[in-house]
Amino acid sequence: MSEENVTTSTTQGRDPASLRRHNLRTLLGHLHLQGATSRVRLGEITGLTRSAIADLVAELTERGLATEAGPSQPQSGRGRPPLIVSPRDESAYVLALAVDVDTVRIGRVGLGGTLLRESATRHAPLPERPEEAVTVLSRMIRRETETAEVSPLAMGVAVPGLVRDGDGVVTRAPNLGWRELALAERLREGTGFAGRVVVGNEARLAALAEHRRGAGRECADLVYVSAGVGVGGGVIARDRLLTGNTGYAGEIGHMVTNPAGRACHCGGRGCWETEIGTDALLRRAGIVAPGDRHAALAELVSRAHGSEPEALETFRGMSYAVAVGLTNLINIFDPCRVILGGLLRPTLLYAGEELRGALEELRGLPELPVELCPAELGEQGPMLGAAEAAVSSFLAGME
Amino acid sequence: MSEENVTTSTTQGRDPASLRRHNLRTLLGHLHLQGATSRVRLGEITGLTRSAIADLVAELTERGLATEAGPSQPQSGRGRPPLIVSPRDESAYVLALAVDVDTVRIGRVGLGGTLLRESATRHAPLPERPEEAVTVLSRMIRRETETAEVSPLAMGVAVPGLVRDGDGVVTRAPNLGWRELALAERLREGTGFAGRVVVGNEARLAALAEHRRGAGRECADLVYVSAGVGVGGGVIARDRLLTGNTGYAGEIGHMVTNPAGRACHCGGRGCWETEIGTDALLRRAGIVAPGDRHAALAELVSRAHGSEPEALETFRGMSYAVAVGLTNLINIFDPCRVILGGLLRPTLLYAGEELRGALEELRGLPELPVELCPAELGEQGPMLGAAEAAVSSFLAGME
DNA sequence: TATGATTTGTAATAGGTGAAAACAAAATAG
DNA sequence: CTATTTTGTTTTCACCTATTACAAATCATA
Repeated sequence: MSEENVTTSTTQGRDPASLRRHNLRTLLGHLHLQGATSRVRLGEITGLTRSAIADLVAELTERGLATEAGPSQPQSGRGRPPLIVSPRDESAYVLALAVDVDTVRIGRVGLGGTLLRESATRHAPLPERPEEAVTVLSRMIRRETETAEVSPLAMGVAVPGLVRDGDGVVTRAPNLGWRELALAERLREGTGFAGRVVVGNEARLAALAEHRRGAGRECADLVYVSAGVGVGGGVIARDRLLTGNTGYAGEIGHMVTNPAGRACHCGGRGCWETEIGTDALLRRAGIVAPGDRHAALAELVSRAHGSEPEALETFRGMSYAVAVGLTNLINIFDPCRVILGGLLRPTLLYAGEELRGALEELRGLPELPVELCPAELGEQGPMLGAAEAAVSSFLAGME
Repeated sequence: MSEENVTTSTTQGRDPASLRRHNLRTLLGHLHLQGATSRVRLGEITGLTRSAIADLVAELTERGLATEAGPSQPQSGRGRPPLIVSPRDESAYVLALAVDVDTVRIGRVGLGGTLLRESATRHAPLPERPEEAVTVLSRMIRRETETAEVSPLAMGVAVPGLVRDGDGVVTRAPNLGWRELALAERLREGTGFAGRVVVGNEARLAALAEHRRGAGRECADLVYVSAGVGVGGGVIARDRLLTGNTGYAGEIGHMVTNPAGRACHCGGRGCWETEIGTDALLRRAGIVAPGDRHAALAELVSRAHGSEPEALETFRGMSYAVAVGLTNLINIFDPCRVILGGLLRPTLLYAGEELRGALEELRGLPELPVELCPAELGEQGPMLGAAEAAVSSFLAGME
């Protein structure tokens, strides 16, 4: 169908000036995603001539967003060695946060996606009152930016909860006890940061990160699913994160896969989350009321890693329930890849055969080969995704 | 999150020439979707100046794609009356086909979306052999184009089956007996038509049509679901039709909503289709082996329309199963509207209360108000969608 | 009826953007 | 050392839209 946008976004390009902005964005976006590239190669990719590239790259270097390295090291062809354009790291970076109940990750990620440093990870729970939590976060951010010479291009924050798209309001984050918290705005106030602040759901952002830097590279349509206590996910369609009307798209944990199943805390019954979440897994393992879910889980995984039959059987037992939900997602989205994170990573690794078998049994459209891949970024996913979202936001607003 | 595309599509605009093409497309796209618009208004929308608009509109009129009407009829303000730019109908149109087992709709749809004429509707089944069917279709198209003075801008075809995106190959259409049929290519050969030929799944195209011309106007994110013998659908995200990796996205009929349910012809079990399709409804009505499903269904609907308790009860009985699937779709996509077509239209009309009640019970996120709407375009949906896809394709390829 | 205000269309000029072409530079191959 | 290849630079040019000034067409008001 190849159904292109009819009302092509008005802001894209209409006058010569915005044309140039567009080309600058394209160039910098490419550098960010693909890394160092020769000028000529940039020309081939964008369709611009060498002279145009030279001019645009000059502006990028002048602004401190890119550098041109002399002929790098080896040499393949025989002509004049090219100038290599690279995104700048140290001086052009974004600040990324991943907030969770007992951990806050904060890091600087440079253009190009390199994690410059992941500094403070707290292991004390955040204050319960949202205002205090915001104060703590703001302080962490200020401490991080003080040590840097230049301020970040933008900021990204990953949150375990529902985030409204556009204004960065956290509608609800049960684990943190937040409701209707205008996080982006509060952080801007608390830190005095003038650039863009982007807030997003952690699973959606992890999906974005896997797409750009992890198991989903070179794959325009993918589904990312991560199971933990809850089940979250994100969908990339045509290289873009699906947000839905209000930014809540991707709440796949509450997809009903078994109407005869258990009651879910959301009020529903038989949500996927109740079938494949941490509790479901521990139940299968015979652990009904664990003292420390996290530890019990870690032990289960390590036992499976040691090939203990019982542990393996636990994961195998869950594969069918996982496959039911995946079948739905595959039928709905037709992705070229499904990336499994959290609990589903060990499930894929230790019960991959059963999982694939169940999928084949359930799926009605075997013509579509879908790859199942384990997530690559692990616990860093949400933070790296926040960084990616921040970079995108910066690019979109680039003058 | 507002995560914009990082590598902005290269083809968008890089040099002055493509900039102009882009502006022409924007203008014509607006005219197509919004209808007649004054020059000044066009300027406000696109951000272009009056002189630029004048120049661009002149090119559009010269090419026969738009007309400028003198001051229309009334007059509101007090300044000089504006020139109104309108998309041309008669001379700028696309050809749209909707192929089905026993009916082929063919029509001309002008720019602006007006159905100029819906000429031939056959009621004899298409030949079983694909090649013969293609021949029949080609003949119908030629007959339609012969009578016209100018040839269409593009062609669109809706098909009840899986269509691969990009090349217009029908991967499989069980009802028609087609497999791996390069329909777009065959029709181009069979008719000698030089423009673009777009082929798409009927439900996806109906979704597109509802989005642009029906119950989904002004709604950037919507889900369209249509139940018949099978259950099809389409999703619009950010004003664009979701296609997935190969164009199969939207196969929501085979979403498993009841793992303990009936076997589906697709090989799975408990697919939504087996729960809410025609057969399921007739089963509920106590009609197990109908002689004519179509007639039995029509009667059921008309009895419900006449408020016969039994018929109403039949639709009410189905509402829960419908709600289960809708809940999933809503959680996954966060649409602002869900449009119900086919069987689901009467279900909404005659059992709306039960349906909404079940949704409220099942959904875990009552914060999100989602509208349920009946489809507006009815049986014409697929054909009108094919026309819209054809127009989009033409615009995308406009020189 | 005449005049000014308001809105819209038109024409001429200007500024900015990337393309094209010619040339210079830096490497390799022989 | 020369020819070839590849890349960077410079200049010229074509194109697109903005800007500006002005003309046309209507309404409001005196």
